[in-house]
Amino acid sequence: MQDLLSIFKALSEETRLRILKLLENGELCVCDIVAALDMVQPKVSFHLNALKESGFLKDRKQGRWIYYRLDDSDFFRRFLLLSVFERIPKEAIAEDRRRLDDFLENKQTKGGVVPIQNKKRCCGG
Amino acid sequence: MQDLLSIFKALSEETRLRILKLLENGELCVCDIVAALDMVQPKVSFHLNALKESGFLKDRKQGRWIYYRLDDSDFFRRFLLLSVFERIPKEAIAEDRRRLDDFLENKQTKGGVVPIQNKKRCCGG
DNA sequence: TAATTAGATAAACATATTTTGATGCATTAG
DNA sequence: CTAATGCATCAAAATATGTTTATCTAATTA
Repeated sequence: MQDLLSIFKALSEETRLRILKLLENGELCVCDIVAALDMVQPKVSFHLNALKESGFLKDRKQGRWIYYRLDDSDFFRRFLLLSVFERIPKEAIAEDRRRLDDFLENKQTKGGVVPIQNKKRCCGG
Repeated sequence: MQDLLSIFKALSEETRLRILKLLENGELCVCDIVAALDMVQPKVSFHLNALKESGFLKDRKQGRWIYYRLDDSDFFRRFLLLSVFERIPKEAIAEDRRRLDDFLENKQTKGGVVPIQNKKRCCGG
């Protein structure tokens, strides 16, 4: 019963659904998600941890980044995720997507003609 | 998104899962559920209302009783209910069941040789 | 009609969850 | 080696949820 409860609790928070929806297209590091959601990092980490603890996410460390991705090892959770994705319309997270794309694009530019004020940006410079 | 959230919120509380599981076998009035869960009535009403608001339950009034039953009009919710029932083992709510059966049995005895101290019992005497 | 009963609801209280701000620890870049 | 970066974690504050106690209404029965 506790396992079931933790599954539903994980899915009963808007920020967490937005994170899951962002990860629908593939793994992202914490700073990507922070940029996409436009939230402070500890807040995002808190929700990432909740999703991980309840078996919806896996993570992997690479260099100084930690990448999170959907954990599809459990059938029921996978089904729930599909249901969630299906029921969250694209428009609902259009802003998140846009901020993410902006951010990822800047990442590309690393080492290029990055203006000084960008040299301090995470994942960039 | 809010609709989806309210669905998962409804399912992320133990008392509510117990109520749903009790209703798996058919409708019950509030006092039945109060007896089964051995909780105070306003608490049970609070959770019944949450389940109703999120589309998992329907109610109907009959005399001075209000009967609650599962609302199977929505496919997704119905699927979730099946998943929940499947994942909550019988033993997990054995006590609830026992108290319910005791209570329903006493109801039968209404008007019979009910001892004086039972005449005030709800649904009974 | 008066007393009883089923159940909703509201206010006060208690607990749980989320958010923030600060700090610490790796890892990497300079 | 020293700075900076990415991220976890912790304590405090803020918010949301659940619980209790008291009260109210409608229906019912004596």
